[in-house]
Amino acid sequence: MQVRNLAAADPHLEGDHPCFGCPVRELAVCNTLAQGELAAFRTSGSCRHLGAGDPLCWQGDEATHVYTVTRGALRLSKLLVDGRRQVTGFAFPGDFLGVTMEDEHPFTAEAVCEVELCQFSRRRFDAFVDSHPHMERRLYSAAASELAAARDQLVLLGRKTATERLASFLLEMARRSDQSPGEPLRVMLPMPRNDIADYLGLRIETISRELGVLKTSGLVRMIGVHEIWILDRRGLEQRSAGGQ
Amino acid sequence: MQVRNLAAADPHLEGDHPCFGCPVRELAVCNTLAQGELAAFRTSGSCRHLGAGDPLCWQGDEATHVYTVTRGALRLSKLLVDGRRQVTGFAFPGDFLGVTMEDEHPFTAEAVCEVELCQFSRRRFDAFVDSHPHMERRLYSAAASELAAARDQLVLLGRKTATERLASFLLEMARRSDQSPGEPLRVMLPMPRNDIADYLGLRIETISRELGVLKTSGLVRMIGVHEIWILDRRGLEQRSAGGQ
DNA sequence: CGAGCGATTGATCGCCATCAAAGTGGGTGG
DNA sequence: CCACCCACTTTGATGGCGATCAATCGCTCG
Repeated sequence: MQVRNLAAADPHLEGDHPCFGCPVRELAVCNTLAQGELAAFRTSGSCRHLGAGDPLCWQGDEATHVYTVTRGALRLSKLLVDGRRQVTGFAFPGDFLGVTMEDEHPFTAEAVCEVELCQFSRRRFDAFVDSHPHMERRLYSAAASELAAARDQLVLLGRKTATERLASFLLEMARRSDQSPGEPLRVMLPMPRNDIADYLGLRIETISRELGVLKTSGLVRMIGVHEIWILDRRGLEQRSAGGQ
Repeated sequence: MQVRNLAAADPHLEGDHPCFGCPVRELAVCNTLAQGELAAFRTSGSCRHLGAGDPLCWQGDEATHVYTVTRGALRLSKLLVDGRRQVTGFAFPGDFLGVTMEDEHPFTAEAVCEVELCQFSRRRFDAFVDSHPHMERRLYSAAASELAAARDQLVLLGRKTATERLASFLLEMARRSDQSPGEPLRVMLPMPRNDIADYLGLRIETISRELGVLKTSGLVRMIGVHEIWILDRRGLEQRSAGGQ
C-alpha cells in the first residue's frame, strides 16, 4: 500500500485529464476505470481540503458523500456516551471512505494533518457504480480489505499486551508508509500520541513508556515525535506476537 | 436478523425446488435471486453437516469453498503463535462465510453445536457472481455489515469494561436470536464460556463472575448454562455503555 | 520571554488475570 | 439404575499490567 506518483508516467492519461497527476491513481477505487470512464466519474466529484483537526464527518450524521484520500491522514473514531473514544482506523492516501450500506456515517472522521480528498455525492457515486460492474467489484475488494484489517485489530485489542500492540502498530504504519528499500524503515506518525493510544486501546502514558522501552532496547530510534526509524525489524516483529 | 421459516409459505418457490423449505431463504446471500437463478445456483452447491467441535476450515488453509449457514452456530477465531486465541465472531443461520479477497481462510471456523451449511466451490461461486450483478451487490452488503459489526467489536475490546462487554454481548445475542415478542428476551448461548471469553477479550472466570453479578442484580436469569433470559432489557442496555 | 499544549516520567491504584479448588452435569459402562 | 468420570463451570485468594493521578519537560507560537 505504498503511495507513488505514477500518474505522471501513466500512458493512459493525457495531460489535460482532471486526474492527470493524481498521486493515488494506482491505489484508489477508481483505478479500475479506463480513461473515458474516469473522466465521466471525475466530473461528478470535487476536491476538498482540510486543515489539521478539521472534521470531515461526524458519526451518526447523514452520509451524503464518499471520499478518496489523496494526501495527508485522517483518524476514524467512535465514541461511547461517556466520552471514551476508540479510533477504529486511520485513512491514508489511496484509501476510500464510504464502505457502508447505512445512511449514517459509522464513525467520525477528522484530519490529523493537512488533508486533501476527492469527494463525490453518494447518490451520484451509487448511480455510477450501478452502471460500472467492475467498480462494484473494486468496492467489494475494498470492503474485504477493511474487514481483514479490522479482524487483525480485534486480535490486537483482545489478546495482545501493550508492547505487542505498539510493535504491531509500528510495523503496520511502516507497511503503509512510503518506503525507500532497505533499513532503517522510516515510519511517519502524523497523528498525536492520544490517537495512537485510542487506536491501540491504551492510554497515552503507556504509549510513551512502551516507546521508551523499544528505544532503550535499540529496536527503534525517534526523530522528533512524528518520525520513527525501525532499526531492527526482525526484533520488532518478534515483539509483535506475530499475527498470521 | 431473525430466523423464520418462511419458505414454506414462499409463493415463489415450488415444492420440488431444492431450496424449498430452506430456513434461511430470506436471510442468505441468495435471497436476491429469482427462482430460475436460484435453481441454477443451488445445483452448484451441496449440503454439509458438522457435529459439535468439528472444524469447517483452518486459518491459513486454501479457501476452496464458501458457505451459508442454515442451522446451528460456528465460532470464527484467529490464533497467535503462542496459542492465545481471539474469537472474531460467531456465524448463525443466514450468515455467509466467504467474504474475502484472499486465497486463504482468514480465520478458523468450528462448529459449536450441530451445524448444517450450504456449500459452494469458490470457483463456481465467483463465476456465478460475475454473471449476476445483484449478487455482487448483495455480497458487498454482507461485507459492509460484517465491517460495521467488527468496528463495534473494536469499541468493545478497546474501551469497554468487563461488565459492559458482557451486557453488550447478551444484547447482541438477543438481537441475533429467534425472538417471540415481549419480555423476557430468551437468549440462547450455544457456545461454551471459553468461546465467550475469547470473543470478549476476557478470561472464562471473569465471564462467570460478571454473569453472576447480572444475575444477582436481577437483570438476567439463567436457565442452564446455554440459555439466559433478559429480565430487564433497559437495565442491561444501561450497563452496556450504549453503542453510538 | 512566557503561555500553552502535547509528551514524558514518576508514584500509586484497581480491574481483571492468574492460580487454586470445589461444584455441576451429561455420558458411559458396570 | 447407579457410580464413575471427565469436561465445563463456578467460586475463592492473590498478583500484575496498565490505568490513574501528578509533576516536569519541551516544543511552538505569540
